[in-house]
Amino acid sequence: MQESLDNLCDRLRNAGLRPTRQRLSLAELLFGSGDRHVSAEDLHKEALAARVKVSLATVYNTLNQFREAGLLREVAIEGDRTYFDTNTSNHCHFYVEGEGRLIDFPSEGIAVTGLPATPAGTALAGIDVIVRLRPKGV
Amino acid sequence: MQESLDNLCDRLRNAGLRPTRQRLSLAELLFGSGDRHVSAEDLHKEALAARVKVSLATVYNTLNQFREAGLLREVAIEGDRTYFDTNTSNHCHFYVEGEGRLIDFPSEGIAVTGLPATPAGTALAGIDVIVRLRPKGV
DNA sequence: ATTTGTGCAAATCGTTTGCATCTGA
DNA sequence: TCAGATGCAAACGATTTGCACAAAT
Repeated sequence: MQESLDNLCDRLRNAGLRPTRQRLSLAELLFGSGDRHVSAEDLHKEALAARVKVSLATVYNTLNQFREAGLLREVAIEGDRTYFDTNTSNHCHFYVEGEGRLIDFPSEGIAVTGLPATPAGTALAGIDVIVRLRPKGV
Repeated sequence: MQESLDNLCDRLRNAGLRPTRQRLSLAELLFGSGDRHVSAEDLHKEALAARVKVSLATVYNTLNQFREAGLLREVAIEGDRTYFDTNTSNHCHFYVEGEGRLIDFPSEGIAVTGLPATPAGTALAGIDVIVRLRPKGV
């Protein structure tokens, strides 16, 4: 699902964000190669490795702006770091306890049944399924 | 599901934790009245309100010890605070985006189907379902 | 008596913010 | 030109930790 720079430009513009050098570079890293989930620090390291000059603060700001714009979603995982996911639709993660490791898995075929109605005054925004795993033999 | 002090004492002992005044009081608050989920600060305030003398640091330490002992579970929710749940079995939460509000709901009747096999070297520890909600009309 | 827990304050760490400088439209 | 972005460093808030004191076995 490779995206052209022009495409990314439009996506940013549609989100009301100026397509600056930094934002485009980060968007390219994020959306250039399939679904991914990253922490701010991950992305910052990646950007530096790709010779993109960005400060960590800008990475944080950009991730938050992308999230507000609906381009990213925060992953519901406990732990000290915040992870962002480029897949904004409902989906699922394996979470390896003790290691803090997070593994995507495709949500096709997953169904959750028997859910109660949403409380008054709220609308369904999405459903996350976290499959917690324990390393074997520990 | 009221528990006696003796019961709590035994639970702590079985977990390898000395039943100290503070731990017993916190355990009483946590397990004394059905399933609940609290943050460290919540519990600290509650303890103070109940005239239990504990420091916030001890509340943190105690919650972590309880978690390690399997008496509590950390709730998989994004956000700045960590929540602990006295219900250590699989279950579900409503999470109201924007408000950070967390609502338990009973997991009876909930089923998740179509899950892939667990990755090699890991065993299933549990499944969390987070139903994300958006305040209506926002 | 010895080992383990507690309180306090200082240290940590991820994340956010204020402000001066730069850049895209 | 000029609103909006960026970088840096300082600020922040939740959580952890080091150490002297207190309590449990």
